Amino acid sequence: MTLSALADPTRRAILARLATGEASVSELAEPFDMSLVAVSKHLKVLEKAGLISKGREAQWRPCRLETKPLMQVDDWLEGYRQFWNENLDRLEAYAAALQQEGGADDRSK
Amino acid sequence: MTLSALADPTRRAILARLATGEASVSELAEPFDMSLVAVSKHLKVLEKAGLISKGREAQWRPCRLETKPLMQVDDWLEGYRQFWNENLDRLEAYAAALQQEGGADDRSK
DNA sequence: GCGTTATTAAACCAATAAGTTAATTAACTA
DNA sequence: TAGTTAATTAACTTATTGGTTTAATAACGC
Repeated sequence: MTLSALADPTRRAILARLATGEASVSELAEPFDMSLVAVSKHLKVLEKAGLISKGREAQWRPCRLETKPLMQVDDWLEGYRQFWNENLDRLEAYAAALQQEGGADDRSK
Repeated sequence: MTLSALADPTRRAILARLATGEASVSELAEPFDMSLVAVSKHLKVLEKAGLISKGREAQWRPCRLETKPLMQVDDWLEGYRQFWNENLDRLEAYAAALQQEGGADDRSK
């Protein structure tokens, strides 16, 4: 569910904003060219995904970033990091091999 | 676009499979309880997102994992890694403080 | 209590997503 | 050439998403 919550650019922008500190719903909505209601819905999606939590302070609902789901995404990526490091290694090896050849064996069309 | 491609569990399973090596469309479809056509569509989504590439070998289209978009997700997460490390630091500091207090100043209800 | 401010709920709409079946394309095999 | 296998395209259905507007809830300031 985390990934689908993160799939929307508005929601990612909201998270980026919240990384700089708490903010109320209307504060969060301000930069966007859409209704407050729409933003409120985005916040609900983020909340259900556990990516934010809402407090209550009088009539405001200060939102703050929750990092657990992001850490889980990070964990999920771990399995692939190994994979792309392998690829980088291959690239490096290839570059090194080219270097050594000195372009002597260029069989480009 | 990467994140929305990653939002679907079938597609993530496909990527996981491809992390173990190339596979044809039908091979990729085999474990799923859905039509080959459906899987083919998932593959197209993954391809458009640059998460896989397809070769051609006779009547097969061997698919392989492409890591660039995943690395970009990793980069995107970087901004938040700092954030959750801060939080962990705070937690540690808090735990240390509790330790030092020895529970002497417990003002829980 | 009354109006204002902050937020959510309800009802609705258009676009997209995820699946289906049937038809098409393309390359192998005999 | 005919038949088989691998994959894609087309047309369609249903559910979900992202937005809207209007109404409701709740806490504040007077």
